[in-house]
Amino acid sequence: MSTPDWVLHVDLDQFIAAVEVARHPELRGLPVVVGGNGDPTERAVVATATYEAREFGIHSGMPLRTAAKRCPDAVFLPHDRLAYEEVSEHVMAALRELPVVVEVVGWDEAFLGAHTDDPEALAREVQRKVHDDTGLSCTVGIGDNKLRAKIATGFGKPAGIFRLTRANWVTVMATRPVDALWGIGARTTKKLNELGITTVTDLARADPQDLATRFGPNMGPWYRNLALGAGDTHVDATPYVAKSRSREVTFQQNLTDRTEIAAHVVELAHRVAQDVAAEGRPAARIAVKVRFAPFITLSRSMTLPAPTSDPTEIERAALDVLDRFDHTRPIRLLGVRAEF
DNA sequence: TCTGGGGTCCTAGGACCC
DNA sequence: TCTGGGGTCCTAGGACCC
Repeated sequence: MSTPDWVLHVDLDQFIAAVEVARHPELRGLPVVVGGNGDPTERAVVATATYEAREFGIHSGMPLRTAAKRCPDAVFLPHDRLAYEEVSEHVMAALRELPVVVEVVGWDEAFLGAHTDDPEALAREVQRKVHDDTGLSCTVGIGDNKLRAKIATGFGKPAGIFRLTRANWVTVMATRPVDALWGIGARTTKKLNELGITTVTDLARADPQDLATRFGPNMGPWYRNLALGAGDTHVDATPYVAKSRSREVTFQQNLTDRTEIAAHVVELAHRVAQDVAAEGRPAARIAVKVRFAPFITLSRSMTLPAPTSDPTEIERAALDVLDRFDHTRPIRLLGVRAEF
């Protein structure tokens, strides 16, 4: 659409856990943790926890073993990707029935571009539509661009509506830490803090040239723009086209046997080749990722002589790239990626 | 707290060519 | 023999997001 009057950001509340509770109603109100194979003794992390589980300090990304220590009585469920994809499709279809442009951002998130005088009324309509069609609850952020709409959602959680625009940006954001900005994570926060920049206001007042020197010609000035609340207003319904497809696996016990390692790479390469075939366009580049013990992650890659979808050629390339690593430590993760 | 899996984009150095 | 500057591709790694 042409530039919309408003950008809405829709985020399903505790999406994965909500899907699980919907199909296991007896779990409603209990601390539920979804991740890995549902076995809290395995090497895996929390994908989503219900609000009841979060009361115990459990959050996404936490090792399941840690979650089990914090709340031994929590219900642990396996991660069921296909089920979530199916529900996600249902939610996005519901959103597309509204008078908005829908840009899907992930399983549980979308930006909506809208022309309206009353964005709050539209947000309530979004929540009602999603709930009626899927039984799920969502939060809606209202903004004058994507950045503000996305950040607004965080203030509306759970199940609320929050508006963040140029009019209240400074009031709401000025004294917050820099990692309140979408795009600034733990690493960049630490580096900014070392420069004496801790709040959004500090970052807004920083010299773009200094930031460019420290963070690069694009990223430096971009961080400052985030602090000013600047962002993209274009909402695009064009279907997502992947730039790469990858498969990776973390082993419950580290691998040392070269034959076994090669066999896993072959298996991953074949799964990637299937994904490539499903895309209907050939891979141009193959990369292998190796995580050595204790947690040293390296990658190597090669451009193929010519783009291909042939599983044999993809396997050959992956094995060639695997040979370029120094195999001096046990391996805890292997991955294969194809780039288009 | 012994740290998943699937993605995207940016940076920077070297190769190579004109 | 010594030397420019620009452009593009390849590769590895870092950071971030869901």
